[in-house]
Amino acid sequence: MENMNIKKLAKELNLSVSTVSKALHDSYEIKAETKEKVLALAKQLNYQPNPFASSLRRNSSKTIAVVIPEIAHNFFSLVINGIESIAEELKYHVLIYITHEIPEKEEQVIRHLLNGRVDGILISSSGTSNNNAHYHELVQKGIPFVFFDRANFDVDAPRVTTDDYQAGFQATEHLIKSQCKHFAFLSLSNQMSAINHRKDGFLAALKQYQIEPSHVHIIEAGTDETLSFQIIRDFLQPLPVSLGIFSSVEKLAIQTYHICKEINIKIPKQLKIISFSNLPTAALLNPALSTLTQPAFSIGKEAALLLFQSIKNKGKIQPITTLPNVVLKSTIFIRESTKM
Amino acid sequence: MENMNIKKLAKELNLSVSTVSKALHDSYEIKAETKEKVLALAKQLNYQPNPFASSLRRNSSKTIAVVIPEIAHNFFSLVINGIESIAEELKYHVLIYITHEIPEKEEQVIRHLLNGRVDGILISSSGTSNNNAHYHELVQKGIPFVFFDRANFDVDAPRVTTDDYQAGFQATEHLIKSQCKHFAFLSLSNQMSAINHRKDGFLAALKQYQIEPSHVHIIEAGTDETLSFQIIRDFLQPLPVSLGIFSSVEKLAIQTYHICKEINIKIPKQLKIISFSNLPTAALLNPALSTLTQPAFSIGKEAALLLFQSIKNKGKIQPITTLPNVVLKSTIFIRESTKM
DNA sequence: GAAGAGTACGAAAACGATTTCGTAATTAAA
DNA sequence: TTTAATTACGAAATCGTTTTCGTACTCTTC
Repeated sequence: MENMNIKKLAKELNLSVSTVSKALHDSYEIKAETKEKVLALAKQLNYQPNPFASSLRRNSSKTIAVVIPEIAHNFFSLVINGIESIAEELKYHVLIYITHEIPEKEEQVIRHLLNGRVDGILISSSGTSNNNAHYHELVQKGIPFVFFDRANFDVDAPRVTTDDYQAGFQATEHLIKSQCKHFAFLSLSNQMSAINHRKDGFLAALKQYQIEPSHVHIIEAGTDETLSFQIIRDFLQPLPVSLGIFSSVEKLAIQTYHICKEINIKIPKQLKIISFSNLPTAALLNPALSTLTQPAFSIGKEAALLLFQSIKNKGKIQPITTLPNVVLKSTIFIRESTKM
Repeated sequence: MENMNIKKLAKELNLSVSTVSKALHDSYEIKAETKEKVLALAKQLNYQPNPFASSLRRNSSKTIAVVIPEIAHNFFSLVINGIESIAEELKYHVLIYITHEIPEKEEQVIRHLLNGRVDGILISSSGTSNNNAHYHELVQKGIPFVFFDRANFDVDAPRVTTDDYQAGFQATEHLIKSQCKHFAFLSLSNQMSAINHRKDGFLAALKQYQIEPSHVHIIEAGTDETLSFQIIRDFLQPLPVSLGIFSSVEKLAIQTYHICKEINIKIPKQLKIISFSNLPTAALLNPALSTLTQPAFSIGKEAALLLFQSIKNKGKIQPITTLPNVVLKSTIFIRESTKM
């Protein structure tokens, strides 16, 4: 009596396997009385259908994958929370894959998922813009997927992003109005959509306020921790006068704080900084960090909702409609780190 | 030609399905030449075995589950990173389930996983000590699982924890030597193993230094955010003189910081605080937070290693040995928040 | 040159569900 | 009363693998 299965259950009930299966799925073919008996014994014997047999036959896994660059990051953890809240409700399972910002790793994961292990995928891209073959293979295979935050705009897939351009513009305008004279944009790489939109907003604001181009600095710090520390440190020595930093990601802002502490640069006196961030401690930092905060939980929720929608519509003829493209608003929090 | 499968592959090769399967698994029964042909065509046609058919037949899923109370938490994200590093290496997949600190939710997840969806489970318990029936069902079903951080000590399963008692003792001793007169322990609940061990260390230190019992406060703040804010706020008004707080989890320390800011309590002058925490910004807070930091990544790694070991040994006769019980050391960082 | 061992493959069962199809028995319609 | 429809179930195919077993064929060995 190791494991319960539908065959033993049927035997116990003196019914055929097919009848039991139909009863468990509440089929109209089975009369109420029989259904009750089946349900009762199934519960009593603690019967749970084998998920693999079921997936094999039905060709659906009740599982989605989340592919993210990293997880030890407030933004992504919050997004996962949002995703999970929806998946849990729909009784879907959530597989996590971490690419560590390595495009090849992402390709490998995506290619693996072509085997049908999941019904859909949520992706925050680590890919470079010149490589999207793996996304197209997903399209070809008909596996639904949705981009969130970092999208690939050359691929026809739903997207959930934030108003990165506007937020970038707003943050930069704030720095300008705080009397900064030099402006730096801290970036991970120039291959990530969200970050590039932030940069575009940054540059647009500087242009509008006619900031001299020689006062504008784009720092690509990269994803390697040690290296990015060095790059930022080098940039800050010697320190440009009245420097205003707009950090496109939380991690680089934190590094900047560490460096300022180390080489004794006073924030906000000598250097002002504002950053995209979901840090719950932003207001408690020394000094409190001005942030642009994305609605991370909602991003996860919206992306999951879009994904489940396209899973449900799979195979059906789609009305020719524009691709879902949800854009959520970030919130700006002005704190001490950009005080005049 | 929708989907490639082994049958089509076999037909294409003029071989039987079984031969192809054996060739793909590098069986000794198949000669090298045939293997090469098979491998070549499989690669060319981009054949990937259906994971469900495979799991069904082999009765193994190449998947593990991670069951955690919450994810938007530095500690747990880092643990997941550690787990993933091992799983990825062994080509296992990782399912995430979040219980939101609700014991019933945990039971439900665990009971679901009895259906064989995963080969093993890593658990940081949200359960109360008086309810461990679901763990015993796992044992009965023979599904390997490992506890990390928060274990249930009434259940025979491997554990990976930290030296909570010692760390608690050490932290408290530090508060005592920093001239605190009143002492408070911030706890989520009295049902969580790790937290209770920390409390035991706390109490032991106070006893050893003969602190008057009336100067000792145990604050059970609970897991509800709004409620715990209120409980801590109430405790701090009026403020006990020379209060030293030992927070068993990061979240409560952050809340304490927020409250102190709000009602204008000066840290460390009026109140000293040390907390278990994996905050990357601990040193940047105002004031910098003294912490006990757990090796979260290693905890994840070790737990995963233990799990894969017991998955591998499953079914084999075990030598009668003591249960694996890895205890890792936390590191104490003394910073401004406990300065004299 | 007969027996035994080894090599290389194929047929078919098995994993545990779901689903299609067929069919007795009952009920309703003509 | 005959025919048609409905109800309630069962047999068997199916999903795509893996694995057991059987068997030709070649190669040794005495």
